[in-house]
Formats: sequence, C-alpha cells, structure tokens
Amino acid sequence: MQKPKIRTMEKLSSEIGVSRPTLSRFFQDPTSVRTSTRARIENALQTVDYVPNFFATKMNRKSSGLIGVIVPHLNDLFFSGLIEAIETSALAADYMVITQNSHNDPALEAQAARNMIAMGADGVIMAPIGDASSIDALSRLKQERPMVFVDSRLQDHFQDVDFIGTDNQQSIGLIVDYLCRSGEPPAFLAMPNLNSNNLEREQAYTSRMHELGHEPMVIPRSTNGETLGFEEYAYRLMDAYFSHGNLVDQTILCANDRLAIGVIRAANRHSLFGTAGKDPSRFRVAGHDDYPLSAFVFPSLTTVTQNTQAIAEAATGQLLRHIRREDRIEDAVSLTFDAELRLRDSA
Amino acid sequence: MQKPKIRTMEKLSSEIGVSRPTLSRFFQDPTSVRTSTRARIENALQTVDYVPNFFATKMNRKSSGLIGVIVPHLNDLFFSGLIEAIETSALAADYMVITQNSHNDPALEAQAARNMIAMGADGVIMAPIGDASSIDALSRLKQERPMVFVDSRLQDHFQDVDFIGTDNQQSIGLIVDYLCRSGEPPAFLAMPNLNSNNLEREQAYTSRMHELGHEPMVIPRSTNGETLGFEEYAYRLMDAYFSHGNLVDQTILCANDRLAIGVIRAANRHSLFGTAGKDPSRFRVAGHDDYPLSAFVFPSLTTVTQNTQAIAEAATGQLLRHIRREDRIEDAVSLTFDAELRLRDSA
DNA sequence: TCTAATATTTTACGCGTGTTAAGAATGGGA
DNA sequence: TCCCATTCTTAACACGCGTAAAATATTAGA
Repeated sequence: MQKPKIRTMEKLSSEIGVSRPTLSRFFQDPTSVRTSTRARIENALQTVDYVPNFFATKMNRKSSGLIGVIVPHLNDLFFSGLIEAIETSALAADYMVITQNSHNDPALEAQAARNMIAMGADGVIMAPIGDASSIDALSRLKQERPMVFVDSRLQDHFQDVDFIGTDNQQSIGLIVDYLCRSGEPPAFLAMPNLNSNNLEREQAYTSRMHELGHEPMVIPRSTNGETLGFEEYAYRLMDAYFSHGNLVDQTILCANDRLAIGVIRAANRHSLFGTAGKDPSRFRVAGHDDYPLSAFVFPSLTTVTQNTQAIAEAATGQLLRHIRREDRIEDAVSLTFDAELRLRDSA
Repeated sequence: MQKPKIRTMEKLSSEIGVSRPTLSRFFQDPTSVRTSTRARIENALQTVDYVPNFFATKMNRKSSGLIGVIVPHLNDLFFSGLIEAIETSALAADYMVITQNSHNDPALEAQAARNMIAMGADGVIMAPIGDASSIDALSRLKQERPMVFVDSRLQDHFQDVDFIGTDNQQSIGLIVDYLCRSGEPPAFLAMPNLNSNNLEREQAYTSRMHELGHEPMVIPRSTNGETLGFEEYAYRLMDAYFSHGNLVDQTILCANDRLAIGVIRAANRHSLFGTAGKDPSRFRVAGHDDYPLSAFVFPSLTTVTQNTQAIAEAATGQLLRHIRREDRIEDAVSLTFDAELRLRDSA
C-alpha cells in the first residue's frame, strides 16, 4: 500500500528504464510515445508514486494552460455559480482554472491581477469590483494578457476589453413593462455599491419609466450599507421606511434579487403581503437575476433571469478565441444575453 | 503611462544597478536590505513594470507559501463563506490560498489532491466529498502534506487526520430538545448524499429521540436526488408527501437549512403554515447550519448555528501549527464547535 | 535480408529565481 | 584615521522539467 515515492522525472526515468525526455513527452501527451513504451510507463506508474512538479512544468513553456478568474467576492451564489460554470467549460478545453478573490478590496484585486501575470495565465476572466478598482493594475493586466470582463465592466480605459453579461436595458425594460401593465408603476431600489450594472439598471429603469409616461422614483441610498450583505442592507433600509408607514403601498423593483429578498423580509415583518382577517396592501416586489433561492422565499420572487451558464460559457469561449489567435486588432465585443420574465407570487 | 516592461530579475538588476541576489532578497523581505538600497529599488520600481515569475520563485525553495483548499462544490454559501474566511486568515499569516473545486466528482477531487502535491502546497484544508472520495489519492496527499479536514471527515484510513467542524451530537441534541419540549417530536429529513455530517446527524437525532423516550422517524430518502440542489430535492420529496396528505401535521427536523428551505416552500405551496380563514396546521420545520438566507425565508427558519468563521480560523490555525513544527507524532485533534439555537418563526 | 521510415535516446541548453560562499565595498564608532 | 560589522557584488550552482538537434534503435515493408 505504501508505494515508493519518486520526486523527479530523472529518477523515474532511471527507475523505468525510459529516457527523461520520453517521459516528458508522455506526460504531455501519452499518445506521442509508442504504445509499447506507453504501456511500460503506465505499468510502472502503478507501482510508484510520482507527480510532476507543477512549477517546473510551467517554467520553460510558452503556454501555461492556465486561465485566471478574478471575482470581487465569493459569498454570492451568482459568482460561485459563474466560477463553477467557467471551470467546467475550461476543463473541457484542457485548461486549468486559478481563481482569485478580491474580497471587495482594490488592493487585493490589484494583487490578484499581478498574480495572473506572475503565473503566466494564458488569459483572465474578470468580474471587477467597480469604480474603486485599481486602474493601474488592471491596465497592466489588460496589456499583458487576453482578458474578458463578465457581469460588470469598467469605464474609460477599458472600452477595448470584451464584455459578457446581461443586457440590462432589455432585462429592466422587460420587468418595468410587466410591472406597469399589471399594477402600479414601480419605484427602484439600487445597490449600495457602485458598478456598471447598478448604474445601467438604474438608468434603464429611469428611461423606461419616462418612455411609458411615468415619473421614475429612485429610493435614496443609505450611506452606511457598504459593508452589509445586500439582503441585510435592503432589509434595514426598507424596515425603516415601513416603520414610518412609507412605501407600504408601493411596487418596488430591486436592482437584484438579493436586495429583493431583504425587502420581502421587511415586508413580511410589517405584514404587507396580508395576514388573516386583514386586507392585503397593494405592496409588490420584483427583483433581477433569478437568484437560486428566489423561488424559495415567500412570497416567491417575481424577477428576470440572468443566464449564468450562458455567460460563463460565452466568456470562456471568447477568451479562448483570444488566446488562440494573436490578432487583437478587432474591435471589442460586447456580448449580452437577453433576460426572460419569471413570474412568481411577489408581483 | 506606458512604463517599460522588464521580464527578468536579471535585466531589472542591470537597470537599477543593484545585484540580482540583492533584488531576490528584497522581494522576499524588503527589510533585509539596507534602507538606502531599499529606497533605490522602490524608486526604480515606480518607473518600471516588473513582476517576479511566480513559478521560478517557488522552484528552488523548501516552502511554497501556499495553502490548498479543496471543497466538494462552490454553489453553497457555507463553502464560499468558509473559503473567504480561510483566505482572510491565511493572508494574515502571509500565505496564499489555492482553491480547488471537486465538483462532487471523486476523479476531480483526486486530481485536486495531486495538484496540491505538484504545487508543493505547505498544507491542505479539505472538505471531502464523502464516502465516494478516492481513498488512494487522499491517502497519498495525507502522507505528503499536513492536512486538516473541515465540515465533514472521512472514516477508516483517516482517523489520524485532524478535524474541525461542528459537534453534531451537541447541535442536533439542542434542536431536538427544543422541538420536543415546544411541540410534537420531530421527524428527520436527511441529505440525499452521504458524508459524515449526514450520518452523524441522523444518528444524533435517533439516539437523542430514544433518550427522550420518543420513537425516531427518519423520512425515507428519495433515490434520484443526487444531482439536485438540496432545496429542490427536499421540495420535490415533501411536495409528494403533502400532496397525499402525509406528514402535514408533522414537525420536521432537516439535516441542513437548505433542505429546510425546500421543505418550507413545499409547505407554503400546501398552505401548511395557515392561510386567511383556515386554521393553521401544526406543521413545523427546523434546520441546521444557520444558512445565510435562513432568516429571510418565510416563515423565517428556526435552526442551530454553525460557526463558519470560527471553523475557518481554527482550521487555518491548526494547519499552520502542523506546518511550523515537523513533529506529527501527537494524536489527531478533533476540534468541534458548539452550536446555538436560533429561534425564529418556523418552529 | 535489406532499406526506409519512425521512434527513442543522448546530449545539451534554457527557463527565472533561490541560495551559497568568498571577496569587495560601505558605514559608523572609537 | 582605522577597524569592524554590515551589506553588497560576483560567481557559481541548484531547482525540475521543456525543448531542440543529432545519434541511435526499432519497426515495417518489400
């Protein structure tokens, strides 16, 4: 059960009786050696413990076979789902994924970008923190490696970087239309932090409301919510409103489902969805993203989908295309996926 | 804005006018060089783009400064929270974290274990898949690197590996006691997959029920739920029961909160929590873990906490202790954290 | 059996940095 | 000014494997 451990390819080659370069080729592609030799090597590997040194294999090579993924944080099922889907796609193309978490800290994000350069990642898929991101570090990364933004994108210096995400104009338009034709026009609850999604969604809401002849109403941000989870932020904010009897007959469209989940909790606390013997108010909530748990809250959340799977696959595909051909002359691609309505019980 | 790019330490040294070994020492510890030289180097680095090659730095070194984390999947806020907390702890100790996702696939888990050896990780924190895990690959890892299990542990060959997690005996006892004294004794809903937590919690439930003089009742597993999310699995299973009028007056204790969230949805669908003009049934649900969203479902979920933060910190600390001193003679540690009741509205 | 094609081995160098030892330079204090 | 302790430079080797070119062995085909 305790197989002898071989630490270098050199020793392994003398052990098996095959030259080291042959072993090297075997590990890169077993079919590149004669079948009889392959059998000999594979047999020997059964009786011995050997793992090629990861760093040494990447040293003197043009391609590292690594794809980097940088996300602003992990405590969000959208990002964890995105990573899983990227990993699956990348694995299918024989790439290994290295994930770095920014922890919402621009300094860590910059460090992550440096790590990607240092590890010779063939390309990087990045969901940036937002307007706090380090322009310097990311510009550096951009000009050293093929790169693709997902979920949210950066302005100004990054217009030449591909983007894969949701068409907020379309998705917000869809849900605003629905809410307006099925009841009162909605107010809008934005995220506490700033990124392109938040801005785009708020703008999409405002312009769509104007088009429909309604006056938009954006609920003022709370100033001290940066550190809270979205649910908690929305819960506290709305609980304060409801406690004063404000917004209790409103329809509220949230910039994402996690906010909506917090709003629903606050609404339940104030019995806005009705209780036995009391008339239900006209309160409604809708979200955006189709967060995995949105179907499980009560009332289940009406929202628009965000196709994580498709975004991840498209991002990986687009990045691999960049990696394979060297020409970066073409214009930046902006690939957005249309959302679909998920009508449930909250609106 | 476009700084010249230096690709090797060699060129950087001739650029600055400092020898390469001095630079090498500077990058490992800036205080190890004279203040005047440090200033010179730091100044030069402002005007130049240079990032040390990650692989080369790790090549000829005893310690890689890397800590590996292997999780069975990412689509779970418990694991994503665990990873974030481990990253924070490790960062504070100047370690970099490499995360590998098993995707619930024993082959991928085995590959992840090999990768940790290949990358010379100083130690590995592992949340195993469960009884499907590859004994071979993990034994190999265990005897090559310091290792710590979190969340769930493996049996038989891994009794000598430290474990950090929740004391299921205590936590399940706590919630069973509460449920029994506040209403009907609970039935138990287990997870569809097999790991030590699942087994321990079921056993803890059974034995505690016996101690209290009640007959335990474990709801039979559904056979085809391995691929579903916990929520969906529980929802479908319980929806089937409720549709036939079964278990509608029960109290159900779930092996984890995600199951409970699915149960709550099914119960809502069948109005088991009461509706206007109808008597509420005596249906109750409780969970285990205090999943981040458990407070936001309706009715909010009564559960017992699992201290992710503490588990992560203890695991990192324990691993670092192993890494620092070489003696592995001592007995394996089993560090479990007590749970606390979180009484909310579902039971 | 012989030749050509293919596969493998030998040999040698390269990747970028860690690390060591010996000698040279520097700085501070007496 | 001189001496000693630091700090630095120089030179060299190490890490484990990729890679290329030339030499050699093997195999297939006639």
